[in-house]
Amino acid sequence: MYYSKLLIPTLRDDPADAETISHKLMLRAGLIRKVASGIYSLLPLGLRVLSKVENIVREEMNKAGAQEILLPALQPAELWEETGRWDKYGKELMRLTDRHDRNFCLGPTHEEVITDLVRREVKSYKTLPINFYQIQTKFRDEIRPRFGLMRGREFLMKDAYSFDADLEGAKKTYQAMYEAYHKIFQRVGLRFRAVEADSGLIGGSSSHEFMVLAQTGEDEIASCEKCEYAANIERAELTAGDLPSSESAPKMEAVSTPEQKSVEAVSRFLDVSANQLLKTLLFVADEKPVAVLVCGDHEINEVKLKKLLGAEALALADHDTVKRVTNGPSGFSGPVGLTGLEIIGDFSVQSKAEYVVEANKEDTHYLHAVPGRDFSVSRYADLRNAVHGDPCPRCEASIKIDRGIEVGHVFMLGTKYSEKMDATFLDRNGKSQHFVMGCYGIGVSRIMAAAVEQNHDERGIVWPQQIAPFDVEIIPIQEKSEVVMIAATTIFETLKRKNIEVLFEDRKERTGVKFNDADLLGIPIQVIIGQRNLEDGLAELKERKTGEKILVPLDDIVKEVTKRCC
RNA sequence: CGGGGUGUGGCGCAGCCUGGUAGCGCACCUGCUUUGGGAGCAGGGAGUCGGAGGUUCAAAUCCUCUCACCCCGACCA
Repeated sequence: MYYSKLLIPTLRDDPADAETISHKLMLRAGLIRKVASGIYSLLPLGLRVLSKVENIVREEMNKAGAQEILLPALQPAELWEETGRWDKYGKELMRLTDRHDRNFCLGPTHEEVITDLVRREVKSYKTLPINFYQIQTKFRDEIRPRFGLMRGREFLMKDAYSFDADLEGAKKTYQAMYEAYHKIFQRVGLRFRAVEADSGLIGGSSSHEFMVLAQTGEDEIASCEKCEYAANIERAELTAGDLPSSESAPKMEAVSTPEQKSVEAVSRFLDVSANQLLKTLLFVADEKPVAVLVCGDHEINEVKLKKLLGAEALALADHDTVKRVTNGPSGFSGPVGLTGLEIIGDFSVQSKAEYVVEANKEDTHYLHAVPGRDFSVSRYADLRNAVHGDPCPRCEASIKIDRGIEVGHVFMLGTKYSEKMDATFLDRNGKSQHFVMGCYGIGVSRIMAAAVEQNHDERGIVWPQQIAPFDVEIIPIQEKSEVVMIAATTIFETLKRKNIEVLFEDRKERTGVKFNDADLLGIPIQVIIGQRNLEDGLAELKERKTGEKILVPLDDIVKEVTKRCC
């Protein structure tokens, strides 16, 4: 392809409305342009990358025995009502009505549609297992779209749905998908990690997330420093700590802590560690208030809490509720004297004898508050996020925390959807059974962003070879020199004939501009043809990733490039 | 939705506090020179300052409302 014929609008400055590296670089390299918040157009170069990712995904899914289909993005409300998700999915579902006032949504995921298809068309165990996938645009009205393609409201996703006759079969399918995902992310060229995960809104019993390791990731991953254990921080199990020695603490006493609002401020003011403070958070779970206690240096994990309570809805209590329940202003809640609601403590709270707690009064704390003596705790449970140094749930070592970008997620759904939608087949005894399902997602467009996030330097993008928009960029330097252009064109044509994807930088720009744009675009190999080297029969080959430049005899340049591309 | 912030030629920004009719760099067009890491000179095109309303002789600038976008939190591929 000729550079001058492609729309590659590179930007010299960082765009004002981009913060993340991948977002900035994708805009600057002319891969994408914003249309509205979380909605982007893909320009020629961006689409080339996306297609490459798509094809890798497609090839591996096919190899794993899944069949490609295409389901509609526009879906009738009735199907969603069958599973109850028309109500449950909430505002994230893009809803619309047709001219007859019938309700529709733009699909954020396709369990309903595929289950409907399968229950109509698959009747016998003989057709099982069966696994369908599609690569399609999804719509989610995200609360806060951000970071360019990382979290859009419209994005490209590969979603697969498997149907098995029994749990055993479903587990095998799950395993096959798990392995296919490893291959996919390896081929795409990302450093990633599969971690245990919570299954969220989609539901189901077990699930793994595939995380691309990157500083800007929105997720936190807890992984063991010694063994193979790795889990989303939301999921990482923590066990009960040691019980404290039952030495008698001094009597509880109130102290004045004027203007000390944050945990840090109070711990500084009273000169106690944050760990010594007890945070009391009030939640409302399905209309019922609950108090939760965690140490000052820990964070509550709402997913765990929700699960423990078996609650459908869980939110922090609003100011009025706090006042009603604690008889004190919000922001000053403590466990002492709390009645009429359950008080649950995190396991770690158990391991210390006494705490500094809020007193349900402005500017006041209690010292030496002892659980069980000065306030009651109905039960202890695992309620917080793991932190660096927590014990690994599998071995003796401790946990470290990394950030990651979720690019894939596999779920064992079981019969959750097939039961609700009454999707059944006849087993070999002629008995009706519910399909055992699994579902498997990959954020195709997100992979693109994650790849940039993980592969860049101060000069621009450094594409992994497998998903680069082109394999090679040819940069002739004196475009007015006939010998230069002949040599460059010859190499260009020869490489094309070898099915290598080449971008020919034929713009009438200064050398510096060409070099800078080439580094920004991040095509893995640059072949630089200049008069000076040409006189010695040489061309220059630059590897974008390392910056290494070598001089190669003209006759060998095609061979050298081919070697590096394959 | 709560908190913080920004909207001025295509892009990045200044001007706003202390109202007086829009400026800088880059990009763009023409010509000449230049050409191994974002060129120089000369000439030129392009904005009514997110939108609406108000105050005023006069509004990018002050006031009110509104919209869009970005960042932090809850959601997720």
